[in-house]
Amino acid sequence: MASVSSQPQFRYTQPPSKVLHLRNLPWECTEEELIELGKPFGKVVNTKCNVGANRNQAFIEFADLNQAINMISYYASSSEPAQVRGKTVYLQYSNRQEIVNNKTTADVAGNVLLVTIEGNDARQVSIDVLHLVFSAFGFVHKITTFEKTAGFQALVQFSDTETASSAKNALDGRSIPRYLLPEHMGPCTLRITYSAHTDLSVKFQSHRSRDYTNPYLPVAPSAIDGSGQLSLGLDGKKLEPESNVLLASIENMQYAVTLDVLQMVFSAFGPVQKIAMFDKNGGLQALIQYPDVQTAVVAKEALEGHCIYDGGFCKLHISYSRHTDLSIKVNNDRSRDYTIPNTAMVNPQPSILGQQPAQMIGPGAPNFNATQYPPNAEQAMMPQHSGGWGSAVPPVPQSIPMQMTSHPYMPPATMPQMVPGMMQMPAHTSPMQAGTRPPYGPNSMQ
DNA sequence: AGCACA
Repeated sequence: MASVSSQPQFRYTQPPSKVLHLRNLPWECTEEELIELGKPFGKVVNTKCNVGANRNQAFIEFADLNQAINMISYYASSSEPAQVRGKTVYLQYSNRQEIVNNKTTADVAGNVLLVTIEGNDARQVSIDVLHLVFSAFGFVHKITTFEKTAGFQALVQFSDTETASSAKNALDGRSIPRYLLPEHMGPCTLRITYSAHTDLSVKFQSHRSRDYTNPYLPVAPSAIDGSGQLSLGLDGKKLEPESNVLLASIENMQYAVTLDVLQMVFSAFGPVQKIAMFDKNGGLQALIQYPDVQTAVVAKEALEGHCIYDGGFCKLHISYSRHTDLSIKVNNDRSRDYTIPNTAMVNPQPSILGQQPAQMIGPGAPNFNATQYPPNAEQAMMPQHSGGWGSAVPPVPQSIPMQMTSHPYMPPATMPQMVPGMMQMPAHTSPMQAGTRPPYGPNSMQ
């Protein structure tokens, strides 16, 4: 009795419908082409293209059944088959009576992309990484991120539909390059559709939303840390004044970070005058004082986002302090004034490394007291450049996350220099793009 | 070349 539903769908004779099913369409047949095809026979009230696994099928819905019959009848007896772009198109009545209006915003191209980040660690993808990835295709105006039932999502606004389309075509279904993500993170795949938005409303610069067209937008209170420091980077537009004193906060502090470790790490860029460590919001922070702003700038640029220990442990986040001269009242295991050697004797040998450049101490350095440190402390970050390298490195916008956590330190030659290149100069204008473009680069889309 | 899952 239920034989109707079990019949093959391609019966020789289909019951008439004002919806026609089309197949063998050319690639990416447009709605306009379908309307052109059906227009001589009646009023096309709806279409749906890119149907089926091969996206080469479509539906045309006429206002009236007779119009659909007109079209089928005409081509049934015509010597010329129905064609789109010279390709023969096969028509029949659809087995449905109307097109379900599936024409959501996802089908309409626009300048704003809706990006869903898939993966167990999707939430850890920073807005800076997203900015970096999408900047390869053109200037990114704004980004907002949010969590919905669909997961972690972002809206990415480009200036025009063409740029957004090239980004969508290149990135949809692809994963964020591994080198942009901390090692411990699993793959993060991007699913991209068009958004109905044309201009996002970004009220604050924050870790959730950015307006790259307006550096003077107020910074959200949430983006200012407990010390009143701006922890937010704004794509090269510095909102926090540079200072000779750095505020370092240490994230994922699996291992103890001692005063000596900090002194060692920060001394690589110049003499460290004073260090003060303190607990803040359940984490460890430290103020590190250099004699001059330039040294601090270099140290900050080099160390921001890096981990002291391999495996993503003790990740440094560095901002400029408003202090210019720390007041160290007592030398102990939490604070020290290295400029007053006579009184810096709470620990007679405050640092094995002393004031020597850190690169003098390599892996397996004989004097390295490994017992105080995790087993892989030999691999502790050893910046190999002292203060001078700042001029040799292109200025890096603050928002660039150097999430090279799998490598406590990588010399510049092995660093993905494309990262700053992409940031500052979108790939289509960047002289640095040769050989440094990501595999999904926009070149093949133009 | 044979019916849409948002």
